[in-house]
Amino acid sequence: MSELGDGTVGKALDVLDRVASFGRPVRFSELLDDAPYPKATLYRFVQTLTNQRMLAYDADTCTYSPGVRLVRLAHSAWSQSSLAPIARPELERLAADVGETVHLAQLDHAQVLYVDKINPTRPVHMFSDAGKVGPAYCTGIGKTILAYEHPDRVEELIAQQSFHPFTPATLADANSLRAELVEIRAQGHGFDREEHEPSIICIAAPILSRQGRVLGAVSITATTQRLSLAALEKLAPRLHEAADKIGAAVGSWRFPDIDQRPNCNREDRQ
Amino acid sequence: MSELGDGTVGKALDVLDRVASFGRPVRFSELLDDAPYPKATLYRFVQTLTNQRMLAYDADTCTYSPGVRLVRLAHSAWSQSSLAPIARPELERLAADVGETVHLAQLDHAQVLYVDKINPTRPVHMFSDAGKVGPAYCTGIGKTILAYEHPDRVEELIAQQSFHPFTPATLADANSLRAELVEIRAQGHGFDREEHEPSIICIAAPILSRQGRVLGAVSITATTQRLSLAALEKLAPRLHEAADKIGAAVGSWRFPDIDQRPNCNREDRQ
DNA sequence: AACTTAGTTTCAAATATTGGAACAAGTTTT
DNA sequence: AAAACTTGTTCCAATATTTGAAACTAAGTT
Repeated sequence: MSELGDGTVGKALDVLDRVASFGRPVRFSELLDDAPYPKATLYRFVQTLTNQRMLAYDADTCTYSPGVRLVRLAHSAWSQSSLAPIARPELERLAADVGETVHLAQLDHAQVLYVDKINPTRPVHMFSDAGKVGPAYCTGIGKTILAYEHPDRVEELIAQQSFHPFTPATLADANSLRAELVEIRAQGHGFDREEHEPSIICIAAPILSRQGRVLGAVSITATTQRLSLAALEKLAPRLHEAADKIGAAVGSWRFPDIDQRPNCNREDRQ
Repeated sequence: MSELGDGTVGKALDVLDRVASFGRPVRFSELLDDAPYPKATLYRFVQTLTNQRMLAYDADTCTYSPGVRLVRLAHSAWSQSSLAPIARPELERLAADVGETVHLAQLDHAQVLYVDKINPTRPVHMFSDAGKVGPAYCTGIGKTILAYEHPDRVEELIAQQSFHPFTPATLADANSLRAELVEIRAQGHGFDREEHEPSIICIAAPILSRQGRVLGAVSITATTQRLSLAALEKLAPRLHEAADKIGAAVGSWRFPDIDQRPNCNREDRQ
């Protein structure tokens, strides 16, 4: 899951990921079954993480779950992010204009990470929506981001897709995906044709930085009962306007009072 | 900030906290100024955390900020929490009934951590609201939680308060706070009398588990322009009803399919 | 051209991590 | 009622990792 080889810290964070990905409070022994660590080692990690409030221990059920400290840290992460907070006003305008649900997502570790969602009718469910991850190969946002990723990275990312067939429309293999990415580049936006969930469709446009790097994507989601793909496509100009504005805003925006003295030698960092 | 003495992992998480608490992207050298680590050591931590996507590095500005992986982990933490997701439906009913903003918070490290917020009029701003922290000694929620904390812990927690005078009404010292806690216990709920921000007032009630442990608190917030403290007090019965229902729901609710075989020897864990 | 500042790498010494094995405490089986 | 499990916790010597002073690189400044 997480890049190992970062010493103790990397391993501890791997354990944290494992607990989180259980999706429910987990017992020590369950963790021990899948984790590649000896008992005593895993035990110490879990203790340390619990001490640090990165995990919470429930004495009644003898289970661990991700701790509240993460919620606090995520607040910082979200509000300091160079995409989500800047995009928000534009997303609100877009959602109000088109009257449909709007998502903002970026790529995280070959998966789509939803960082914001505006639903013009229902109130938003905070953490239950933002922070969600989804597959890249069968969502409009995911495919669109892939289409604009640097060619060198795309193959790496494709190799990490599972191609699980969620619906009959799900792309089945790397080649179908590659073909679709070409098409998305040609028309400038991607669709989800009920590839992840039946009756859920969407149109997504990339958010590009000034240098042409893809930062994420915005999408308009609808159900087949409400709208057709053709109807979604009619919203494309408005969607692109929003995506482009966000790209421009991100490019021109810098946190105030930062020493603007680029001095970093070695910019060949990942 | 974070309990040290948890070896390398503890130190790395301390560095993460430091980056997060800057509230803006931060340069390596700024970090070096306040952190108690030698250059090379700090450098390696920052590298490791960046590799692990717990930090994000912006090559243009040479700055670090908390990484997206945290947003993902926080989503797990929130939805697996034993309080926030269970409380949500009741909070929605409460907010609809009273027509004012409702908060849910718990204690984290002697501070108040807001884990949910419902605003019946305006749409909620996801991560910009949840995950926020505030002082315990000058918020309605904070004081109310303190009032119901275990006596042994209260003094510890009081010792960690800063007593910064945000407004003329802010409690000035530990003794005023102790007196107020007695009063809160007597009447069953606490108030914020513009102690944190001018013209912001609130009433808060504790959420108690079956065993009588305080899990967090719910509050109804208003401005002095809209409501008086007396008007807020009239909402107390409805507020208590909500808090009690949440307490009961938390107590009776268990994640499905967990081995219900309490076996943990040594329950003297923290 | 010398000086300063910011960031990066090196390497031997110091220290923390590792994990097999033993232990404790409760649960089920014989 | 003893034996055998299961789950969780502790010990400790071998080992691998972290540590941090100092040297180095590269860019900006005087």
